[in-house]
Amino acid sequence: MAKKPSVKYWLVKSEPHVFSIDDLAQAPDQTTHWDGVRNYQARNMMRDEMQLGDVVLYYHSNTDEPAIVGVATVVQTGYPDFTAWDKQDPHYDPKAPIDKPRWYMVDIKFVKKFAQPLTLAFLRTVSTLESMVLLRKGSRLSVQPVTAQEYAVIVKLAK
DNA sequence: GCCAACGTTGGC
DNA sequence: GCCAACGTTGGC
Repeated sequence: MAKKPSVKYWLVKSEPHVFSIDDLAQAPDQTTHWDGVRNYQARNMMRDEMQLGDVVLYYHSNTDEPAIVGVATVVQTGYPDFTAWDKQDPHYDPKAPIDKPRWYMVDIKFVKKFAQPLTLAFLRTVSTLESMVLLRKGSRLSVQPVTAQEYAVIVKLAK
Protein backbone atom coordinates (compact mmCIF):
# COMPACT_ATOMS: atom_id res chain seq x y z
CA MET A 1 0.00 0.00 0.00
CA ALA A 2 1.32 3.41 -0.93
CA LYS A 3 2.24 5.64 1.90
CA LYS A 4 -0.03 8.61 2.13
CA PRO A 5 1.98 11.80 2.09
CA SER A 6 1.19 13.94 5.06
CA VAL A 7 -0.31 17.33 4.43
CA LYS A 8 1.57 20.30 5.76
CA TYR A 9 0.15 23.58 6.92
CA TRP A 10 1.36 27.08 6.17
CA LEU A 11 0.43 30.69 6.58
CA VAL A 12 1.02 33.39 3.99
CA LYS A 13 0.75 37.11 4.54
CA SER A 14 -0.65 39.56 2.09
CA GLU A 15 -1.51 43.20 2.31
CA PRO A 16 -5.20 43.34 1.42
CA HIS A 17 -4.86 46.56 -0.53
CA VAL A 18 -2.32 44.77 -2.74
CA PHE A 19 -3.90 41.32 -3.02
CA SER A 20 -6.68 40.33 -0.68
CA ILE A 21 -8.44 37.02 -0.24
CA ASP A 22 -11.30 38.47 -2.28
CA ASP A 23 -8.85 39.15 -5.08
CA LEU A 24 -7.80 35.51 -4.87
CA ALA A 25 -11.42 34.34 -4.93
CA GLN A 26 -12.04 36.44 -8.05
CA ALA A 27 -8.84 35.53 -9.87
CA PRO A 28 -9.02 33.28 -12.95
CA ASP A 29 -9.48 29.73 -11.69
CA GLN A 30 -9.29 31.30 -8.21
CA THR A 31 -5.56 30.73 -8.47
CA THR A 32 -2.50 32.95 -8.36
CA HIS A 33 1.26 32.64 -8.30
CA TRP A 34 2.64 33.81 -5.00
CA ASP A 35 5.28 36.07 -6.48
CA GLY A 36 7.37 38.77 -4.92
CA VAL A 37 8.73 36.94 -1.90
CA ARG A 38 12.30 38.16 -1.44
CA ASN A 39 13.35 36.46 1.75
CA TYR A 40 15.52 33.36 1.79
CA GLN A 41 13.74 31.53 4.58
CA ALA A 42 10.40 32.02 2.91
CA ARG A 43 11.87 31.08 -0.45
CA ASN A 44 13.31 27.86 0.89
CA MET A 45 9.93 26.79 2.20
CA MET A 46 8.25 27.47 -1.13
CA ARG A 47 11.02 25.90 -3.17
CA ASP A 48 11.73 22.85 -1.03
CA GLU A 49 8.88 22.07 1.29
CA MET A 50 5.47 23.08 0.05
CA GLN A 51 3.68 20.17 -1.58
CA LEU A 52 0.58 19.78 -3.69
CA GLY A 53 -2.47 19.82 -1.49
CA ASP A 54 -0.79 21.55 1.41
CA VAL A 55 -3.10 23.84 3.30
CA VAL A 56 -2.41 27.56 3.45
CA LEU A 57 -3.90 30.02 5.90
CA TYR A 58 -4.38 33.44 4.33
CA TYR A 59 -3.43 36.39 6.50
CA HIS A 60 -4.05 40.07 5.92
CA SER A 61 -1.20 42.24 7.18
CA ASN A 62 -0.59 45.95 7.29
CA THR A 63 -4.23 46.82 7.64
CA ASP A 64 -6.62 48.19 10.25
CA GLU A 65 -7.49 44.73 11.43
CA PRO A 66 -4.72 42.22 10.80
CA ALA A 67 -6.34 38.77 10.66
CA ILE A 68 -6.39 35.27 9.30
CA VAL A 69 -9.17 35.57 6.77
CA GLY A 70 -9.41 32.22 5.04
CA VAL A 71 -7.81 29.15 3.52
CA ALA A 72 -6.06 28.34 0.26
CA THR A 73 -4.24 25.29 -1.04
CA VAL A 74 -1.04 24.64 -2.98
CA VAL A 75 -1.79 23.71 -6.60
CA GLN A 76 1.70 24.11 -8.05
CA THR A 77 4.95 23.41 -6.23
CA GLY A 78 7.96 25.71 -6.25
CA TYR A 79 9.19 27.18 -9.55
CA PRO A 80 11.22 30.26 -10.44
CA ASP A 81 9.61 33.60 -9.67
CA PHE A 82 9.99 35.25 -13.07
CA THR A 83 9.01 38.65 -11.70
CA ALA A 84 12.53 38.88 -10.23
CA TRP A 85 13.82 39.31 -13.79
CA ASP A 86 11.21 41.87 -14.82
CA LYS A 87 12.58 45.40 -14.64
CA GLN A 88 9.04 46.77 -14.54
CA ASP A 89 8.10 44.68 -11.54
CA PRO A 90 8.23 46.30 -8.10
CA HIS A 91 10.09 43.24 -6.83
CA TYR A 92 12.67 43.26 -9.61
CA ASP A 93 16.00 41.95 -8.33
CA PRO A 94 18.94 43.20 -10.40
CA LYS A 95 21.19 40.61 -8.77
CA ALA A 96 19.11 37.59 -9.73
CA PRO A 97 21.09 35.67 -12.39
CA ILE A 98 19.11 34.97 -15.56
CA ASP A 99 20.37 31.41 -15.81
CA LYS A 100 20.12 30.61 -12.14
CA PRO A 101 16.86 31.54 -10.44
CA ARG A 102 17.30 33.14 -7.09
CA TRP A 103 13.63 33.42 -6.11
CA TYR A 104 10.83 30.89 -6.18
CA MET A 105 7.10 30.85 -5.86
CA VAL A 106 4.19 28.43 -5.67
CA ASP A 107 0.65 28.66 -7.01
CA ILE A 108 -2.16 28.75 -4.53
CA LYS A 109 -5.89 28.36 -5.03
CA PHE A 110 -8.75 29.80 -3.03
CA VAL A 111 -10.54 27.34 -0.75
CA LYS A 112 -12.67 29.41 1.55
CA LYS A 113 -13.07 32.70 3.28
CA PHE A 114 -13.88 32.65 6.97
CA ALA A 115 -17.28 34.08 7.85
CA GLN A 116 -15.56 35.71 10.77
CA PRO A 117 -11.90 36.73 10.37
CA LEU A 118 -9.65 35.69 13.22
CA THR A 119 -7.99 38.92 14.21
CA LEU A 120 -4.47 39.09 15.46
CA ALA A 121 -5.71 40.60 18.72
CA PHE A 122 -8.08 37.68 19.21
CA LEU A 123 -5.48 35.06 18.29
CA ARG A 124 -3.23 36.45 21.00
CA THR A 125 -5.84 35.53 23.57
CA VAL A 126 -5.90 31.86 22.56
CA SER A 127 -3.57 30.00 24.88
CA THR A 128 -3.23 26.96 22.62
CA LEU A 129 -1.80 29.19 19.91
CA GLU A 130 0.77 31.00 21.97
CA SER A 131 3.76 29.41 20.24
CA MET A 132 2.48 30.10 16.73
CA VAL A 133 5.14 31.69 14.53
CA LEU A 134 2.72 34.45 13.60
CA LEU A 135 2.36 35.50 17.22
CA ARG A 136 6.03 35.53 18.07
CA LYS A 137 7.52 38.87 18.82
CA GLY A 138 9.16 40.44 15.82
CA SER A 139 7.96 37.72 13.47
CA ARG A 140 8.06 39.09 9.96
CA LEU A 141 8.22 36.00 7.79
CA SER A 142 5.71 36.25 4.97
CA VAL A 143 5.54 32.47 4.58
CA GLN A 144 5.38 30.51 7.81
CA PRO A 145 4.93 26.93 8.91
CA VAL A 146 1.83 26.12 10.95
CA THR A 147 1.50 22.93 12.98
CA ALA A 148 -1.38 20.52 12.48
CA GLN A 149 -2.49 21.27 16.03
CA GLU A 150 -2.50 25.00 15.42
CA TYR A 151 -4.43 24.51 12.22
CA ALA A 152 -7.03 22.39 13.98
CA VAL A 153 -7.53 25.05 16.63
CA ILE A 154 -7.85 27.80 14.04
CA VAL A 155 -10.38 25.96 11.91
CA LYS A 156 -12.47 25.25 14.95
CA LEU A 157 -12.41 28.89 16.01
CA ALA A 158 -13.27 30.10 12.53
CA LYS A 159 -16.48 28.19 12.05
C1' DG B 1 3.34 58.50 11.55
C1' DC B 2 6.17 56.10 14.88
C1' DC B 3 9.27 52.75 15.92
C1' DA B 4 10.94 47.96 17.30
C1' DA B 5 12.59 44.00 15.23
C1' DC B 6 14.71 41.95 11.71
C1' DG B 7 17.41 40.98 7.26
C1' DT B 8 20.82 42.54 4.03
C1' DT B 9 24.74 45.06 2.49
C1' DG B 10 29.31 46.44 2.30
C1' DG B 11 33.56 48.41 4.37
C1' DC B 12 37.24 46.92 6.85
C1' DG C 1 34.13 37.22 9.63
C1' DC C 2 32.58 41.29 12.15
C1' DC C 3 29.41 44.78 12.63
C1' DA C 4 27.46 49.44 11.65
C1' DA C 5 24.39 51.42 8.59
C1' DC C 6 20.54 51.04 6.13
C1' DG C 7 16.03 49.43 4.34
C1' DT C 8 11.81 46.89 5.22
C1' DT C 9 8.03 44.90 7.76
C1' DG C 10 4.09 45.50 10.09
C1' DG C 11 1.63 46.39 14.55
C1' DC C 12 -0.05 50.12 16.94
